[in-house]
Amino acid sequence: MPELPEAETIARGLAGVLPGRVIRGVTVLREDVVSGPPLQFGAELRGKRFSEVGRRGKNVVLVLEDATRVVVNLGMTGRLVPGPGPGAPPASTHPAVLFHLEGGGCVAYDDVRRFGRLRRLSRAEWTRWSRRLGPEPLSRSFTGRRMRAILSASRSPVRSLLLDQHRIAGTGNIYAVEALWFARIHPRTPANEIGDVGAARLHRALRRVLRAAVSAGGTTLRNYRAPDGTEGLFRRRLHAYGREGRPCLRCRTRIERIVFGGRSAFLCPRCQPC
DNA sequence: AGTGTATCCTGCAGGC
DNA sequence: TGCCTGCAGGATACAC
Repeated sequence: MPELPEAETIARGLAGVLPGRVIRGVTVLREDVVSGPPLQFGAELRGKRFSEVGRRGKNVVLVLEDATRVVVNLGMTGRLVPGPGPGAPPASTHPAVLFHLEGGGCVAYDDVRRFGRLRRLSRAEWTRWSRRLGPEPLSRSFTGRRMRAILSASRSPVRSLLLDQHRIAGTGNIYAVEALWFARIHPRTPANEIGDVGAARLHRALRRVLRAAVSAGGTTLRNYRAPDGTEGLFRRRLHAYGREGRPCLRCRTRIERIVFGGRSAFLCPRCQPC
């Protein structure tokens, strides 16, 4: 998906638009992107007012005044695009759900591949749902010690561990690959063999990469756009992801692509030995 | 516990 | 131009 930096950018964009607005009605154009009966989804939201917009891991969280939430998992191609008219905003190419707002305008959930999911959660459901996710890597409480503890508890390849939202929330393939390049750790390294020094490097690298990507407004490879339509600029700053065959920016060795866990990883065989 | 595979979808790029 | 294959930011279920 959209990973943490993209979800953060979307949440920030909507935070300037949605709070205070009331949902006049909901149109579910693609039933497979909402969890539960589509009519019920709309009925439960009608007449409610947005209070804030946040993020948890890779999910955009629309908070309503009664403390219920719409949790938006963007899948691979999900977007949230605000627009003026009563129909889908012009920026929306594959509208799946429309939130019509009182006083005019709407917000569209748009998703080409429809891997995304929207779910409405009560306060209690939200608490339970959020507890199942791992810690926020950019939070103050995510310390080097915490990272070390998470790594030492698993012998799965570190790239797989970084993608597991139940252990650390928000990291996807791009930023996992980038962080491992900065930390000079091979993506296949068993997590519990990384050691204290490596764990400290990875902790710093992950936070550094995620922070920089948030500042750049995320990474646009194809579909991703901020709510205002702008592209994320972090693509230009990628050091390993998608750079197969091109020179390592540290040592000029050719970047390699390997596949495991069903997904590509990119690494410098010299900087990131097995 | 971990890993590999398939599945949900559409679009795009590259090879022929 | 068209057809085919492979690939894609994610998550889950299943068998082994």
